[in-house]
Amino acid sequence: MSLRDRKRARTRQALVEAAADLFERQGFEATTIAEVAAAAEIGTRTFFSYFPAKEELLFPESDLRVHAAVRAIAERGPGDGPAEVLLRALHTVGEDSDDLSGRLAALRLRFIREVPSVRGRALQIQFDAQREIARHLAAAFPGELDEVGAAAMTGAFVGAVTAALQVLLEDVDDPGDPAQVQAAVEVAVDRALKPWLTHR
Amino acid sequence: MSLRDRKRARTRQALVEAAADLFERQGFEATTIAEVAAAAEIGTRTFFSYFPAKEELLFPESDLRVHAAVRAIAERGPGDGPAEVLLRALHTVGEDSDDLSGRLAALRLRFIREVPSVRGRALQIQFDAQREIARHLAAAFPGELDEVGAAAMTGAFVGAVTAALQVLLEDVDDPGDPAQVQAAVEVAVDRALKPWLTHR
DNA sequence: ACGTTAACCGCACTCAGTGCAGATTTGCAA
DNA sequence: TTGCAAATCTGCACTGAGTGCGGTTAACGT
Repeated sequence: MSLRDRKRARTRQALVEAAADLFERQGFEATTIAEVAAAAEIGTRTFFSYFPAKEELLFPESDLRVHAAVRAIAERGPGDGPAEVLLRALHTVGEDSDDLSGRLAALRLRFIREVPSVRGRALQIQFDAQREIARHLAAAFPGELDEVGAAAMTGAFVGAVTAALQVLLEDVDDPGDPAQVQAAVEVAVDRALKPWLTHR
Repeated sequence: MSLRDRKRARTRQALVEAAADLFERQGFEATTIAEVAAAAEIGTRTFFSYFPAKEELLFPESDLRVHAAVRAIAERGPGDGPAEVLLRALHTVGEDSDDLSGRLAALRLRFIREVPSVRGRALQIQFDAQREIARHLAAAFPGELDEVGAAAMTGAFVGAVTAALQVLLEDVDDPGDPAQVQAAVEVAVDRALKPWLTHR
């Protein structure tokens, strides 16, 4: 890894951290890109060579989780069916916990509820991730699943969990509390996937 | 309905039609709000008292379809279970065919694929609609389904169909052809919901 | 006919995001 | 070490979305 790359990664990280600070303090819309750039000590114009839009500051490394899911599919056991593999793959998605990613996750959740453009971006990322996972799932079960079947199955799983989670999060009093959120996720997965687990 | 309201409705319609023309000719991003407003003979500033954002021009009356689905739930037969009701409700969603709504639907599909902000908005609208439908479904089966269960079920249906449809539409050569799109929708519904129909 | 209310619309403004061009830094090879 | 090419940084000028304000016009109820 060259000096250039390391420096670039450091600046990128600085941008995310600076943004997290400012977003926590002022909210998303009230924070301008110029402020974030200034806090990370780069020019406003340069910001756009790191992130294409303000929303992306809330979703750095969103592909990491997709990769984890893809890896989980690749490492399936010989006796696993599509549903089991998919279930384990989606389980890996909800797992990371730096300090920063914890803060970011809380902010993300907050702004997904408050700011339409953030919600839109989040849904798009989820949708794309879903598609990618379905592609690999289809590839992993060539005889059993085609592209359409894999997509439908993945969409059903993700759609069920997401919708259940949305309802559960409406009743959480403090969305900043990781424990409550974590609990809601588990309940959502459990409730959403019960039909598959009991009936097959 | 007062004169005021009629005039307002006419202006709104004129905006949608003007936008459809311009979007068809120039694309979404290359068309400015000022152009749309001028074509509908209102001031640029006034546009924003009809639509809060440019994307909304592609989704006028998005609540009509939700209402249709809600009505379908309300008009369920005595022997229907949640899955049947939901299935019929979702079926009503894909049904309308003015001249204008046909043109608009084609444009919508095109820009959902081309323009990120439009895709984001579309997903948001779908998500909200889904939530609303789930609410009514839960209310229709008080003993059988709670809010979370209804949301999960609706999310699974909609997620499965949407994901399948996405894959099918990737292979359509002319997305402007209503017949091909219609066919893809039917295949998507069929393939996505097969698990429910066969196993229960 | 008249006062009230809502719609219209121009003006000035903020901010996101882009294109361009010049300066600076880094990587690599002679 | 030196020199050159490529990538990066950054200011400047610009477009376009969207908002707040204030004055004007048009429709409504009485």
